[in-house]
Amino acid sequence: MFSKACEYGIRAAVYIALQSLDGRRVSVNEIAEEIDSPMAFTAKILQQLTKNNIVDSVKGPTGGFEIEREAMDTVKLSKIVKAIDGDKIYVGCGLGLKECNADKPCPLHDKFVDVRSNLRTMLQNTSLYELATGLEVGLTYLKR
Amino acid sequence: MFSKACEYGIRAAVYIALQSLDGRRVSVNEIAEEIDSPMAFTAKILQQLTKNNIVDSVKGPTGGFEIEREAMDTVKLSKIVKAIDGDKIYVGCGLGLKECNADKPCPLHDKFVDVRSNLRTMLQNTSLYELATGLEVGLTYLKR
DNA sequence: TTTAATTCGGATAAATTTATCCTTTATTAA
DNA sequence: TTAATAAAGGATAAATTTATCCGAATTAAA
Repeated sequence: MFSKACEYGIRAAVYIALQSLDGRRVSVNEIAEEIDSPMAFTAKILQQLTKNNIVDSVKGPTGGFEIEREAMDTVKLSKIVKAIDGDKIYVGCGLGLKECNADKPCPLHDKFVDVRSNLRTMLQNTSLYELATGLEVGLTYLKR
Repeated sequence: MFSKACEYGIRAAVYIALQSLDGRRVSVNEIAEEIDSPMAFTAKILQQLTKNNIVDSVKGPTGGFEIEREAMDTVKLSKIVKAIDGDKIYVGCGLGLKECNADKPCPLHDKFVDVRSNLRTMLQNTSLYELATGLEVGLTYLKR
């Protein structure tokens, strides 16, 4: 469904949000450890998230990643997925056809549109805050 | 969503079904041309479909691929997807966690279960016959 | 002002997926 | 029985994704 990079990206963002709720800024090192992801690769993905203004980064000692409380509400999963995997999950044809649309639909088009709009709606309506607070309260888990 | 291999596999199966409705057996060559896919790669995928009893193959002159009328009903998309991509699309965690389940859910678990069961239901309820007849009647298209 | 901690950015490597090529096997028809 | 046709199977190559490494830039604190 999502690429590995995107999975790590979402997990990282959620973890950063969780820690930011406590006013803690976190390093790549800590993030990778806590979300159980490869460190250097995670660093690359965090660069993308930073460039896309999904998280904030600060260099130097005491530096690291954080997310402002407000951004936790405005940043939806859709933004993260788009930043990392692009929009193919929203736009493309389920069977990989270039010229598939309502006018000239592939055999799966209509059924696929349903499933995908379901997914899109879910991603567009799910904020980082929502995910982070689930973790905070102990309802959900991130590691392994 | 699906791998390229799986996209080609579905398209190939639908095309074979369509031609089998006319009593025509088709070669890899024709299939690849008609569904606009790389020939040799498509041949590999057809081997998988054959091994999984999704299509029938016949060697030698006048040989090729075909699907029995009955199989067009019993073969659902889910079977093709499972044969090529495995069951990760049904089973795995959206965030790639190994130990994610209802007991110890990842932050996205519940929302993801919804989307995915939607997809699973769709794949389990969609037969090759349904897809092939859409094409036959000119409601849908397969190429490009 | 130096040192150390941290992100950033480029280069490269490993793994996986996608794709091609070629030989073998089966089978039909001449 | 032979020649031709088509799938099967193995080896390999190309492309993409995943992952690592290392030096540069930034910055806080000693």
